[in-house]
Amino acid sequence: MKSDHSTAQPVGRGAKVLAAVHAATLAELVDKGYAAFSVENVAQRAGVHKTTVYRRWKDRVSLLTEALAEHMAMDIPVPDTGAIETDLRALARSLVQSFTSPTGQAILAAMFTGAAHLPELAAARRHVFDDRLVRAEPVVARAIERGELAGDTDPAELFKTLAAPIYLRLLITADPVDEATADQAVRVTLAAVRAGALGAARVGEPAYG
Amino acid sequence: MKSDHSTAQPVGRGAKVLAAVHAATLAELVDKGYAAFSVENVAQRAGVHKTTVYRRWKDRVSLLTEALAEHMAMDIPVPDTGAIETDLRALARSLVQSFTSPTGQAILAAMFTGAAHLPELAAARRHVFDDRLVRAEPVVARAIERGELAGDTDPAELFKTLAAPIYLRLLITADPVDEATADQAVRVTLAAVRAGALGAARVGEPAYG
Amino acid sequence: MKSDHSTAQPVGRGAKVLAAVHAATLAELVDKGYAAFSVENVAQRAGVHKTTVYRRWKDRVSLLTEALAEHMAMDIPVPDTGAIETDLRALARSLVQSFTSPTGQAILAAMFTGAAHLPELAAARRHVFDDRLVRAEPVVARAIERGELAGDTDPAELFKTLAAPIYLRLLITADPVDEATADQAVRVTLAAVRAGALGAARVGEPAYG
Amino acid sequence: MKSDHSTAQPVGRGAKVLAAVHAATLAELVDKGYAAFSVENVAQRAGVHKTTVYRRWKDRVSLLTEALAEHMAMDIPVPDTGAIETDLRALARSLVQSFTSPTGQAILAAMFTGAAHLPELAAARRHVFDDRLVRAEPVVARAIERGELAGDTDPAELFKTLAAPIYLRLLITADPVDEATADQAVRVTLAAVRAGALGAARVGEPAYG
DNA sequence: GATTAACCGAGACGGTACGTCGCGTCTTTTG
DNA sequence: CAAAAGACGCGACGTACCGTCTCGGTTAATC
Repeated sequence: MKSDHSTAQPVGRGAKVLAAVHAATLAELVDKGYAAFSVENVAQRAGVHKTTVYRRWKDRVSLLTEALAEHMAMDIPVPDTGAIETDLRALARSLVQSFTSPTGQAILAAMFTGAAHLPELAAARRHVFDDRLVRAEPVVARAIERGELAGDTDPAELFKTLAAPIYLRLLITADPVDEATADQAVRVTLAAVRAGALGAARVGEPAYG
Repeated sequence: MKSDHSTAQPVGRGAKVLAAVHAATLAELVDKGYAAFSVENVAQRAGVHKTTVYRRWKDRVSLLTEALAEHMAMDIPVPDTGAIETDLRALARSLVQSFTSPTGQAILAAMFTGAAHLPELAAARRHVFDDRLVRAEPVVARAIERGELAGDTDPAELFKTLAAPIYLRLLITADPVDEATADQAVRVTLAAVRAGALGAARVGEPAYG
Repeated sequence: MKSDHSTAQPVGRGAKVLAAVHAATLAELVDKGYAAFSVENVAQRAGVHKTTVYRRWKDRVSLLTEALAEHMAMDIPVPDTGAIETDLRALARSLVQSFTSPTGQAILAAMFTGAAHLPELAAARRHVFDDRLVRAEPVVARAIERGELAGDTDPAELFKTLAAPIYLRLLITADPVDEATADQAVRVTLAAVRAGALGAARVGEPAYG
Repeated sequence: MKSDHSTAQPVGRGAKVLAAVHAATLAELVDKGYAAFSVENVAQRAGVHKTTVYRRWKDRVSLLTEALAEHMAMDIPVPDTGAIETDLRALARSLVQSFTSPTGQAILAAMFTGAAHLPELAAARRHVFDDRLVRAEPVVARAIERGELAGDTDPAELFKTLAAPIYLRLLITADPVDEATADQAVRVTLAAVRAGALGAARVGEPAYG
């Protein structure tokens, strides 16, 4: 058998190039913003020639999405504090944190800027969100086991309720987003789940207060 | 026939041009999407020359934001059904409706696409949201008068809680957004407000379940 | 009626641009040679932007051929000295002259370099030659009238016989090409025509000494 | 097994590579023309990697010229029919033939295309011509011996006179080139030589018809 | 009712970035 | 040690759209 180096790491200095370009992509995004994002700038910052970038990424879009996706695929710890409230607080604050750093801001902006219509970026957005959602599921499961939440609580619905106000502020109202925002989201979510508004059965039914 | 342009402030045939270009801008956005949005295309669709567009709008951004803002400034009725739940339902459903039409979709996309960093567009986004928020205030006021809600209920917070899950689905999860989504948002919001989570005093404090 | 300025001269500074680019094209050709011929260099030398060149010429080939053709379309005087020999000598020497200047050399090189397969250039080559051929016809006609040449002398054949050895030296043997070359060509041509080898009737027949 | 490469100068399997690449070079030239001539294409056609080609030829130009030169160095028979006219006819027809085959056409084109300024190619061109010229000399010598031509006939001048009209048609007028063309060239050449226009002494003097 | 000023149509232009192609170099792996 | 494999720097290509700039020609309000 020949070898599988063609699929694994791009043989030679390829790996180095790849990393440099990814880093440069994010750096450019943070420094100059999406508007001034050009392949040539990225290439230059990465100490690499333009055509080399185009050899690996067919598009500026590909370059962008790949770098963003790769950056977002960082480890988010699944909290396990023993109580649903503190667990949710940890989740919400972690979400807040990931978008309040300058880098986070830039990423967020790029994620939506020049992007709504780009299927790849939309997919990346969804993927990142789903990733977080999956990590939230065990938190809900444990809370149910502990008897803190009703057995029919829908974890996805719960997490969306938790995340929604944070994204709203980030993307639309441009209110400051900090720990207080996270805590308020927790308060609302807990109220809703305790009122049975996040039970799997109820979701989709008309609301009878 | 040249007829009655007697009411138009913009001197000559200006008004006609302005309207045609605005319409063409939105139409292009809906038909081709933001990606293929170019001044020349808009001009051509409006039956007007490119330079004429540049004479009135300094930028493609200006063109875009102005058209979007103008389009969003439509009348949203303030519901008054006599009960907070049905009022909120009306508000939520109206919000859903305004983004589910093809035009609404395009507008929404354009609002975020190529835009996160553009101050003008960001302002437009905020403005549109604030507009809806303002319309929601009397609804809350009436509910307080009726004794349905606590006197310290924060109308802004309430409306954000109502709107957040809808925007989340529109912008991030790409879940289908329909009346059920609106109703679920109402359920959560009511649960939160009844639990006192939307009281002006509490917001910003730590959450004690 | 509107006006026909759209087809005539390129309205504004167009004419100036055109001339500048033509000149720059030839200058680049002469200075740097065909190998280093690039649209960008031409544009820069013409004090014009690259895209402006591409607006008027679809191709570097078009640019090249047009400039060459335009340059070759210069006036070549039709000699009328009263005797066929001196007329032919004038023709031959004029041919020699047009390719011995540095510019002429560059033109000639460009005409063949990167060109054999380009239909436009091939056509240009033929055209230039035909142009000279046409100018030679009256010379032959007058010689026939004077009784110097036989009535059936084929002017085209005669001119080709005259020009052939010059081109051979220019393009293949790279022998020096000067007035002596021209004179020798005349000598051969006269010998041939006097021997009846350039009679329209004979051409195409087998040669019987 | 490395086997018997004892006769080959190019160390290992080099000879095989060399032949394959030469063949591929010409084939590419004939099939696709000079325009589409790229080192990679040639390499691929030769079943060899690009770098292998660059190991042996420093340049695409080297590759080209070498292949062309090698191909042109084929044996052209020296005619000896016993009469100058038929000998010249043989020479001329052989010249015509070598450029009327598809391969000949491609070679000719490549010889001039992208080449006029390349010293190597120019040298190759001259060499090929000189080669033919040398072969023509004995023909003239024998004719002088037989008393058919004057003793001072310049063989080089004679051959150039013979070849010139053929090249003219091939390279410039694009007239069809066939046996009639060859025969006409013979007729002119004979007329010239018999009129003493190709005598070594006269060449360079003014022509006194 | 002619004049005049504002506006529009037409289109070339300088400029930035795009994505592509081919050249010739280099490094790493394989036989 | 040569060949296979393929990434890379490099330079030019030709394209698209941006926003600017005359230049005429119309249109409308004004004297």
